[in-house]
Amino acid sequence: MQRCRWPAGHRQRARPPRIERPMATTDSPAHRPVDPRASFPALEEQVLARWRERDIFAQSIERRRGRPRWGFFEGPPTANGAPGSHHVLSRSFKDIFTRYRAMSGYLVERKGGWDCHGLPVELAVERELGLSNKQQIEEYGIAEFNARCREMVLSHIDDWTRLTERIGFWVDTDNAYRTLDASYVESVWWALKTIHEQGLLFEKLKVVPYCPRCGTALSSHELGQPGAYKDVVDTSAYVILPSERGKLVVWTTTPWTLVSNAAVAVDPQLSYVRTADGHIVAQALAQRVFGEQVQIDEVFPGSELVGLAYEPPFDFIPASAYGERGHTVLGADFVTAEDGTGLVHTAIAFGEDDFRLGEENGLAPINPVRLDGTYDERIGPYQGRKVKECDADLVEDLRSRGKLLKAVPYEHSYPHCWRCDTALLYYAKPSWYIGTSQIKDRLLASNETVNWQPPHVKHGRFGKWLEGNVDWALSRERYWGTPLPVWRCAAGHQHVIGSLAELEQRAGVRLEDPHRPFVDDVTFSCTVEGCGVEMQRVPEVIDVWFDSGSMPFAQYGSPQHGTREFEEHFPADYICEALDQTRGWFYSMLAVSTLLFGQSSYRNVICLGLILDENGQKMSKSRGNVIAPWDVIDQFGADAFRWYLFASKYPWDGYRFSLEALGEAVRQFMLPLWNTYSFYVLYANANGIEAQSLAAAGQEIQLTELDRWVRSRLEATVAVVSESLDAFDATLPARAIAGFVDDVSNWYVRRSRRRFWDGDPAAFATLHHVLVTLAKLLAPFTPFVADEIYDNLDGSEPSVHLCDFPGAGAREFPLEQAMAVARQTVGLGLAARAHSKIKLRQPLRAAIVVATGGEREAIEQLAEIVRDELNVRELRFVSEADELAEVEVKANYRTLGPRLGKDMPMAASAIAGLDARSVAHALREGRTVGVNVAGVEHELTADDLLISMKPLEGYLLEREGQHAVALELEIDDSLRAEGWAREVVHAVQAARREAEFDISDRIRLVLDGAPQLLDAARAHEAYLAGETLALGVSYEPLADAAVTHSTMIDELPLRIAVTRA
RNA sequence: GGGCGAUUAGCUCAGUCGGUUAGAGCGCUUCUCUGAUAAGGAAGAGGUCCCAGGUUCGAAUCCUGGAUCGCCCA
Repeated sequence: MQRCRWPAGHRQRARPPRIERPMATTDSPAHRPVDPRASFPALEEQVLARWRERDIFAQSIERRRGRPRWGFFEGPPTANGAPGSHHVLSRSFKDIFTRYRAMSGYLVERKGGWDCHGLPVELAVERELGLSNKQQIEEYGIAEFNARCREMVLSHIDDWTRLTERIGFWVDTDNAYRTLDASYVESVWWALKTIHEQGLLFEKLKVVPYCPRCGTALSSHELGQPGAYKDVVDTSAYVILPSERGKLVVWTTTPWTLVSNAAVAVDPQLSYVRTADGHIVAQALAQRVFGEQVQIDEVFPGSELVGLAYEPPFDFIPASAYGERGHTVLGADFVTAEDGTGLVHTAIAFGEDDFRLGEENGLAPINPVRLDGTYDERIGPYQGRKVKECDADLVEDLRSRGKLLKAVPYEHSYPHCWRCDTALLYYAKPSWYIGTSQIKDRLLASNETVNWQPPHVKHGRFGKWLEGNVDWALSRERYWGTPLPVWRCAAGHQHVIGSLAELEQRAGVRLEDPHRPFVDDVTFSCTVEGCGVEMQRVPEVIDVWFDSGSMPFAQYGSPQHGTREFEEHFPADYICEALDQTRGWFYSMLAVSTLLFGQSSYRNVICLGLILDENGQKMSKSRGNVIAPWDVIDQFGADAFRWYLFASKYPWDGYRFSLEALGEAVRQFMLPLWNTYSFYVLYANANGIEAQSLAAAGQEIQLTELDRWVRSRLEATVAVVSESLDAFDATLPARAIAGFVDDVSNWYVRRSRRRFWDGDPAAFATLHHVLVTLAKLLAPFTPFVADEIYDNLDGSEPSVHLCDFPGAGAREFPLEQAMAVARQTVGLGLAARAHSKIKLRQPLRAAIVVATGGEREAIEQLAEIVRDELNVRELRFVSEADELAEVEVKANYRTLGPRLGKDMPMAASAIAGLDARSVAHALREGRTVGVNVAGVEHELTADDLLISMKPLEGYLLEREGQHAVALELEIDDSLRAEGWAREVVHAVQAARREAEFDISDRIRLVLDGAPQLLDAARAHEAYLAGETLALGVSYEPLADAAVTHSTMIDELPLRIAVTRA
């Protein structure tokens, strides 16, 4: 086959990539032609079609049947909104490790899942229906409302599955679990019954953050939602409470709770004072409250105040209602002198500390606030008003009665309902709890078994959260959720139902849909012997986090169904979500499994950071800085998106995300990779090289050092990639691959071009092997382009994703080392050339390399490459370097520092004062060097000293560390002629380009101009003709009209005429 | 107020066990090379390694305190 040569700029253009396999006839090329300017998004769509057609994902699982499992659990997204770029982040990281493990020989089933319940869904439906409170929902009808919720939550599943497929996240969405399914709910019931049987499910009165608009308490997880805490300005009041001992001054930031003031808390250990005008506050705060001029009458410990009765701020509720100690001073451990007055207003129903103090002192938790957030009839004039809106009036009321010392605006961060933005009330009400605080030690023990990425989360954020564990507030007084399966009779007996079958057995009703309102209608007679009163379900549904935390068993409906599947898949080897799940899913997964099975449900977890915009701002609709995933995918493709996420940085600290950053990922990595691949295909096709013939030729091929080098580098890359992915690190291997692709593209291929033109089988076999192995390495990272390359170059499996992940083979360390030295030498030589201002096209007689020992051998071994890169005829070596450079000797701090300690600076200067040349000489002969430091003689070996070179004045030499390259700049006639010949070739190629000849056109060439140039051309005519595809070259005067191209070379004119032969 | 993390070139990020002159990519300037490339190579400019103490012969790295940013909690 004719060798394929053409001048620059005449590449074959834009043939769209075809996905259909060509028929394997002898006439058709071995590989589909590759468009060097392929559109990645379009290519990916074609690869996706191929995956669908060949059912690759299913095959990738089926082929591993019988192999050890590697388990992955999908944290279910709530599909009631469109997925964003941060979901691409988590789904890319979920995918890469599962794909890798599947290729590594494990059975990696990946069941998808959807989180369906919860307040966000209800709120979206409320908005849609124009409802704004629970009463309206109940009037509308719970059955219809929940039916709307069911539609709403399923409405975006298509968006999700489409994006999931498009970004190459292989997860089984066809058999995804849904938390709304009856079998799922039933599993959750089983879990709750089991927890109940352990005595850890109970109802208790507790102060909870309560949303009066939604009519429900919020869990601590919900308080952790973004935007829950907001800085607000409230009125803080210093209130005077007269007593026999003086006027107690209490401070509160929630004046609306003063109506049910029950007691005042003090620290018995703390010092308090009475001022000249009879106010009592903590000593440490007196000046802050009253100013620096305050006069103190008396100082006494807080314990003296304990038991003191005082006049309450309001008399709506009498002291007796609270009990014996109502409206008295109590000692407490939570009082500080940090802010306020050191006397703490206590309203039992409206604060956690208050409530606990009330319990300790036998005070009744009187709560005059209704569930809708308004005062009840006990608070006469304020009855029916929303409590927070009464702050100002209450303060005025106090002022008018002389009970207000002062009121000042107070800015603090206050929790709000994460969905409806209403300020929450801390409010005592009965709720259902799981007693997780009782199993704290077991939670901590479970956490010890988990490998966290990044590691600091384990004992940092997550570990600390577990140590401060409080009981899980489970119940929600809402509609669209897993119903709490607790039935109760009028006598107060309780029964927890653990399955639909049990319910059917008790009540004789088979529920198809276990949701409200249907489940509310099911009653049965009390299970307690001798009671027999009708039992009714309590009205609450449960926290959605319990749903998702139950997924390890509930996704299979275990234990009612699918128990075997559950046991096979539990626990997961790997889960991955964003950092905001520490107190969400990461916790619920750990807590539910520890409660039920005494262990964590996951062994390894990656905790991802947030995606910020390019300015480090959080992406949000209101800021208008959201980058939608489809914009990225349509412009750059999913591979580029994934590559950016894996390679640009470690994922846990978050991303500064922009389209420009994506473009860089494409330019830096995707294009060089693609170009290398398209280069291979172009020349393999042109030379009729096929994979089969390469394989057949296998043993006979004579590999060059460059071939062996790139293969060794490949093995090094394979090793790094598999070790890192085993350790849940995607970033390091991505960077290793990028470095390798750069080596292949910009060193191996560049250095080997001639061999590819000439059809050298060793070069083709090597690049083929490199590209196919690279495709396998890249399969978990960029699954589309990897599969395209594999399919076109190898294709012995239907997809690269069905291949085994490459295992690391033998490396040639000395050769890698030698090449590194040679490349460094080339770099130095090119720098010297740049300084010399002599163009690279001009050959020089020699480069003089300063190197000794192994380095010299390395460069000699690869001298051909170095000579060619530097365009010099000869490489000469100087080991002494004396005529080129001055040697310098320096102390090696790393070896000497530990030995010499504080004498190190003296030693360093003593060493610098040695005669460098003789030291270098001695070390070369293997002798040691003595040096006297502070009167002590030290013997220094070659390891203790660093020899480097300093260029002498007047030499053109580049150096780095221990070697250097100098150029012989004198250009004789022969060199000059060769340089000119190369310039002429360059000019003729330009002429061909201007004449718009086809790349393979043969030409006749006429040259005219300076005799020196023409002589040079004649002297190198065979070279000139070969390079430019000239069948004949003549030298004659050219008329202006005949000239194709004219130029000046070293200020000498050259005129060129080219015609098709 | 507490916890966790971050802070290195104009930008995005590396920086191993504490060790000589702190690196890469992008961007900028200049030069160069281009029979795959949107590329490659060389040079230049660009640094208070957030600040202040401390430990050490030696600190971007370890310790203490502080600042700023982010997240989480209260």
